Amino acid sequence: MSALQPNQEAITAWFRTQARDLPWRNTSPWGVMVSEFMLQQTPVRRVLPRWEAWLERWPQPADLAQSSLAEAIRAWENLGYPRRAKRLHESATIITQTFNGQVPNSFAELRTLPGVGEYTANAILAFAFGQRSMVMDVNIRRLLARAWLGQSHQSPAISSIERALAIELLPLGDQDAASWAAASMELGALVCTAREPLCSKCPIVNDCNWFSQGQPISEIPRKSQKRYEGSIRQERGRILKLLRNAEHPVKIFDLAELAPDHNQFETALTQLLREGMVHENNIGYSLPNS
DNA sequence: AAACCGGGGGG
DNA sequence: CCCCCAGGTTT
Repeated sequence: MSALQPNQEAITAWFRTQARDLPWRNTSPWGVMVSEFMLQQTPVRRVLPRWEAWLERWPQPADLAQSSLAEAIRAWENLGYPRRAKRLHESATIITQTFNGQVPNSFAELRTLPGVGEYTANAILAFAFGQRSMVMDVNIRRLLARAWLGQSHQSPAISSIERALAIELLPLGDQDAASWAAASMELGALVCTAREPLCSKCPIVNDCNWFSQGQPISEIPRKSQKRYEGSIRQERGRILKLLRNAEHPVKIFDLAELAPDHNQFETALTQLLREGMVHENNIGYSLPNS
């Protein structure tokens, strides 16, 4: 049995008529960068209003760099993973101080920014600068695994086979490659969804190796899902106790003493900000080693 | 490469 | 309760 070869042109043609009108598809490099930070592990629908507000308030990296971290965390609202707000704020500062206020347009420079990994760097290159780059998000992985490889699930890490396939499918021209990234991602997000894919609406249903084999279900790799609510409650208690017992208004939280675990501290602090139990004038805090 | 991190919403 | 979301960082 020879494997089917899904038609990439059918996907880009589908994209031209069915793509969502997302605001970060026609914006500045900074707008793209903000969207990519917000979209890390967060659905498009929930990002949209916060992205609009963020770009209106901080149209350029230097604008965000001039605001406090506390304001950035507050504007993040309930997007989740508040560490991303901190990383975005730090990145804006680095861009302002080191890159003349402009989002860098090379992979190596982008990777120096906190919160920019392989995916985000390539996504910024493709979507902000129209460069040919291998963009592999969860949607594209799923589409390639199903349609090209006939597999229902992927291993936790990107395999060499997936990587080679993604590179092989990348069109040669810069703009064509960037368009392919957007189109394949959109098809994965709207049609080739994780649960209940809409195969009847798929432009490559007849070329899909997974569909043609009857959508076989392979073993699902389970990711550990540990919970740390208890630790977060503990951090909340420490923060509130410090505020309550302070003889003077607390201006600096020294994380080195207050919070051995930065992530849980940030989570707890974000909760308290949202609940109005901590006010931004009181939360300038310093970080050790960063 | 594998382990760790651990927000929020939908089904 | 389990699963998913346009991942990143650390070891």
